[in-house]
Amino acid sequence: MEALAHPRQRRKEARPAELTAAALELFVEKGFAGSRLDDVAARAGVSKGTLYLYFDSKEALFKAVIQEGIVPILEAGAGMVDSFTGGSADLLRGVILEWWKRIGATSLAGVPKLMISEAGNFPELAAYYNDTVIIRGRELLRRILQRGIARGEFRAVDVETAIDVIFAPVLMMLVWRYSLGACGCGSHDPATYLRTHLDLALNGLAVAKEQT
Amino acid sequence: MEALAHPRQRRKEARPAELTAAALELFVEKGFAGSRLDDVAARAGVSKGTLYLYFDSKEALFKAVIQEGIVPILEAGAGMVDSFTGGSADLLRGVILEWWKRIGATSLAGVPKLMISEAGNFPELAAYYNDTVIIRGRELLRRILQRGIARGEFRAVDVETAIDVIFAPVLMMLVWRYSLGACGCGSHDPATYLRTHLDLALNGLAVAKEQT
Amino acid sequence: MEALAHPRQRRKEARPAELTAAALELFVEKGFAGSRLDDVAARAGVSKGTLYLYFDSKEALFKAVIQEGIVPILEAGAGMVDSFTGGSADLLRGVILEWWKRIGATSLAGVPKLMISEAGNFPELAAYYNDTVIIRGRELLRRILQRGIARGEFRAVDVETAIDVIFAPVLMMLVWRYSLGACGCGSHDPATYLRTHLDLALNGLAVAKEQT
Amino acid sequence: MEALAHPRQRRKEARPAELTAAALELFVEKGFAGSRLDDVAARAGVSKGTLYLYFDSKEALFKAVIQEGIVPILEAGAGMVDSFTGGSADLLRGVILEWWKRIGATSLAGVPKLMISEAGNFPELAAYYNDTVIIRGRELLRRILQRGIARGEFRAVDVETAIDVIFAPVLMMLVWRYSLGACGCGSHDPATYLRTHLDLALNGLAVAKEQT
DNA sequence: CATGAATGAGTGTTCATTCAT
DNA sequence: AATGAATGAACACTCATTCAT
Repeated sequence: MEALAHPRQRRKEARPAELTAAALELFVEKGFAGSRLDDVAARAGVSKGTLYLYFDSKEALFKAVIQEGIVPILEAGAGMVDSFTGGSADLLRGVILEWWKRIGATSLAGVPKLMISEAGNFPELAAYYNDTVIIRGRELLRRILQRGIARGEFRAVDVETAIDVIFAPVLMMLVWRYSLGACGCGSHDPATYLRTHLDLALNGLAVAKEQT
Repeated sequence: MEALAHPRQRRKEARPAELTAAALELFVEKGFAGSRLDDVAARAGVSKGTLYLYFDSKEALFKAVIQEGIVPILEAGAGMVDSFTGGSADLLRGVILEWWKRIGATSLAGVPKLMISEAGNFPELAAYYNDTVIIRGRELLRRILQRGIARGEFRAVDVETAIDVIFAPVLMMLVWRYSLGACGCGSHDPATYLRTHLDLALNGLAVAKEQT
Repeated sequence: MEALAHPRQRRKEARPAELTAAALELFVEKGFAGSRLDDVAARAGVSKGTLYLYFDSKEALFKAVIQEGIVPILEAGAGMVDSFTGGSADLLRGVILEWWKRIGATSLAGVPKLMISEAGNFPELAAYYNDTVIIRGRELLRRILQRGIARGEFRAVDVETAIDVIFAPVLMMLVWRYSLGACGCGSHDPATYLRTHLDLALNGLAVAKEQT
Repeated sequence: MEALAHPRQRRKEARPAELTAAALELFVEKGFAGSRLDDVAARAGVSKGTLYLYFDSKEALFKAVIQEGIVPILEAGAGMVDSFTGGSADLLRGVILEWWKRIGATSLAGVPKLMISEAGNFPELAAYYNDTVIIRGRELLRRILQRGIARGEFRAVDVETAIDVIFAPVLMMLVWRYSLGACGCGSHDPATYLRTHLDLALNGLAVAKEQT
């Protein structure tokens, strides 16, 4: 309603988001250094000068892209673990598949590869990403693993390490898709890949063997 | 003796390796686009012009870095599989630990992250890397998994997918170390990480449960 | 009025001509290879980067210089031949003197020597010059000679060859002026030179002797 | 004999000439700026360093090329005029055809174009060329024209100007061959071209008309 | 005498950033 | 707010020149 009443006003407020959206696309495609601000502006349908009305520099734009991309990522994980009542294997499977649905299959999918590529050049931003995304994500998995071990469903693996070992293949699939996978190197069907990974991981975690 | 008699000559032959070594360091540190040829040359103790005596372009230098660093290792790896006579679990463990010793624990450790970061901007290089490294690496793992399944040691998993699922945590540990891990985010002790991974993976692959 | 209202705009439109004018001067002075884009830009009162707003490369700038300078003149020349009604000797004299007024006596005078010097290094440009300048220029002279022969004013000379023979002295005067003539070697007063050339050439073409 | 007895010795003395010969070819082909010393050396079958044993710089090499190319040019013209007893038209024709045989049809043919292209960059050399080649060449033609006028065979044209007017087409044919002519622009058969030129010129000079 | 590895100043080109309109 | 013309620092690459062997 109001939107339609004040389209120009709405546009003005939406601008930054439109710009970061365009920038995200390009950064994911070509990396930070490889993306020209001309192209970012063109993709957003504005002039190059306009970018500088909203962001002080290319670096500031990059930070905004990441920070904006993080919010939805964060919202994904929570709640599910506390309220879950079934088996821990199902919980782990559910959380990973949910993460996939909310990140891997959306426009945010390129963020991890982007962050990995640029972390070295933006340490401060990397720290921020670590604090707000990675630590919380690890916490989620930690609780699942600890729950499974406590309930006698999982073997007593080294939890801190297992967190990353188990998440690595999921992450790597995304990273691959936006790097070598984009260049003709074969990459897998996500569903098959996730199924195979969960099969192996849950079998690996399982305390006793009776056909997972 | 001869060396002292022909120091110029000896230098000539050693130069390419000195240059690629310097380039590897810098590429890993700052990425391909972020590395200036002036700096590469300076690090190798020569002038910028000298680089062009040995490499046609910055990209050719990059290619040489990969070629010289990774290819020989893969070739060495293939032989191991052929001659191994023990259990497939030990073979898988052995190959991965060997890979770690020769790449993960050396100055080549930064290459995977480097390739992932730059693949998008250098498709030709990515294709080359795919042909000479990835395809051969997958072949190595494929043979191990098929061997294990054929010998009744491993479950009949989806081999093509399992290859990548199993290698992803190893790869990701390196990627991590050179990206977010370098920025204060906790990363793991490699020995523990590899042990945990192999424990989970081999347990996941194992056909029957009787102490892996 | 409008000019003052949109000085930026006016500049934008005038820029390419300002740049090609500066480039023409410099190319004629120092040759193509010897002219630095920095100097071209400086002479036009802009920065080097500005050149690239209007021309894709140094070579494209060269092409624009030729295109803008010579082509319009040739187009103007064609009309003259069509509408002329007097004797062919007067037509030939008129066309050559007109060519002199519009090229030989202007800043374009250096172009023939420039093209001759650079043709070898820029085959594409040479082909372009051939198509747009030389072929059309020859056509002009061809029509005049054929007209004179058809009307019984000129002897039946080998037209195709005579075209170049007759134009050579005119061209050579310019070439000379911008090469050895510029270094203290005596060169001629253009008026005397052209008069002598036309006297000789028209006398040479004349079919019967009765005071040319 | 001696040559065969001391091939190495002969080589040593012949070196500079071999180098300038190679340089002449390249300079004519690509101009001074466009020729790389690497290529000159390669064409002469020596290393780049060797060039500097004989010539202090690229510029010095160029000067040697021109000066060496001039000696044979100078030798071409002389004597003929003094001893000639026939008609002046035949003398002019003879001298020009002789020049063509000795220069236009030899490896020296590229020198005029080269000198024209580079005169601006080597004024001192241009002056030298003027003094030793051009002035003497003009003197030759001057004497022929004056002879013809004195003997009542040629009209009383402006001799100083006519010299250049008459030689221009001959020169231009060579210049053309090494510039635009090399790039697909049509150029003429020398024999036809010279015949047409001499026909026109001698007819233009002729004092009375009775079918040349 | 001859080599060719090494140099480093120089130049075409790109692109983030600025600012007058 | 928005534009886009202009800037200039930065960098890949070239090549004449040097010099240790």
